[in-house]
Amino acid sequence: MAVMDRAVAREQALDAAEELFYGRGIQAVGMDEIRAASGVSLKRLYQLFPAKEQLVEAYLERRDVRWRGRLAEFVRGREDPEERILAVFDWLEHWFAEDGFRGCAWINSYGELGATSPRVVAQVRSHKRAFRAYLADLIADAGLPATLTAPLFLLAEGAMVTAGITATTQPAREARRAAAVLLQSA
Amino acid sequence: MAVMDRAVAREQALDAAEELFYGRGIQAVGMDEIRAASGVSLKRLYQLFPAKEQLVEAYLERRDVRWRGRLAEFVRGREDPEERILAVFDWLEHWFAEDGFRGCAWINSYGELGATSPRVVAQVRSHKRAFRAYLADLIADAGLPATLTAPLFLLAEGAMVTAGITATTQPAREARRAAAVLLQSA
DNA sequence: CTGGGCAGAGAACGTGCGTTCTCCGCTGGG
DNA sequence: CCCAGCGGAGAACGCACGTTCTCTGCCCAG
Repeated sequence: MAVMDRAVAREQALDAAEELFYGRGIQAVGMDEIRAASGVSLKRLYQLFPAKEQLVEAYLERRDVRWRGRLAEFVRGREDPEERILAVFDWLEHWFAEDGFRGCAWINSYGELGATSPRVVAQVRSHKRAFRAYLADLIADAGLPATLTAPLFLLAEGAMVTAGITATTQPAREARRAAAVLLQSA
Repeated sequence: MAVMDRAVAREQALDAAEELFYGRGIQAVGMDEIRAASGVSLKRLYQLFPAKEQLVEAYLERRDVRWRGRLAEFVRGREDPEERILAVFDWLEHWFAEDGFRGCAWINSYGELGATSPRVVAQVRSHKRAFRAYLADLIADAGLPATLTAPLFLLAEGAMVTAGITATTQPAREARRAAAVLLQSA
């Protein structure tokens, strides 16, 4: 681990943080464990992130970009604008089926730190706002009324939470079916 | 605090635990704080609950009974079976508007301890299963198809999560409207 | 009145962890 | 070849907290 570029160390730290924080919870993972998993020394870790809370913030921020990127990429594969909306739920199903899926990272973080960390709350709100805005765009692109945004968003959120708690993929299909009904009746 | 009946001490401990755990998170509250808030000595606390995890379990269990009781009581006030289903969402709105509302206690607990405490996970699953079953009963009583259960449940879960994160009551109304549309098209 | 045991207060213990510090080796410029 | 400084390893520090222990006083059976 000789000369390690600052940016590289940052990525490695965030890789380890993401895997551990998401998989086991934030408070359950110590900084030393992140050092061990990432190969980035404690000194360096604290140079990059002056406190654990900021590592958490960076973890959520980077995961947000990637998560929405993966979703958008999947959705782009569909042609029909209405199909694209439903594709969001198809993607949820893929996500729920992934190894190590343990619910929505932001909802979980909110449950864990919502009462004590304003920085975490800000990340969670910003992520959910972005996801909702993305849904709104898909709906607008399909020429559908904006009033569809809220129900589809709530269905997606409900599916994430329920998939996490029950450890099943079913909620994605249930939400998709309900979304299709709502699209019909619009 | 002279002679304190075991059952009374238990209730006082659970009262304090509920207020503190729900309001600030479970890991953020120490046993000593529960002692201070409840007036139940540490010794007694550990007689009643051999470990913190079991106090948490009891907190979730008692809250489940009360939460579903309050919901059912509210819903019983409506005559029409379909109105009763929508009343669930009206009740959610009341709940979201309460002082100190901070999202769904079970979703939050899952986010905080889902990865480390099987007892907590069991409580969360059992609560969500009971809530879903209650919805299913309302739907059956209205002579509506059982396939409505899943979407209404997901809407309610999405509303709880979103109301918690955004600290607004709006999601209850949005979910209600969507539920009404789904009832129409059934 | 007396003594034994229960209960509370709070100290004590052990551990885990966020954060900082110390020490040492390596590297690269003179 | 020499030395200044950066970086890593990991010890150290301080604190918080779950859990247990000790001490003291009170209540009540005899």
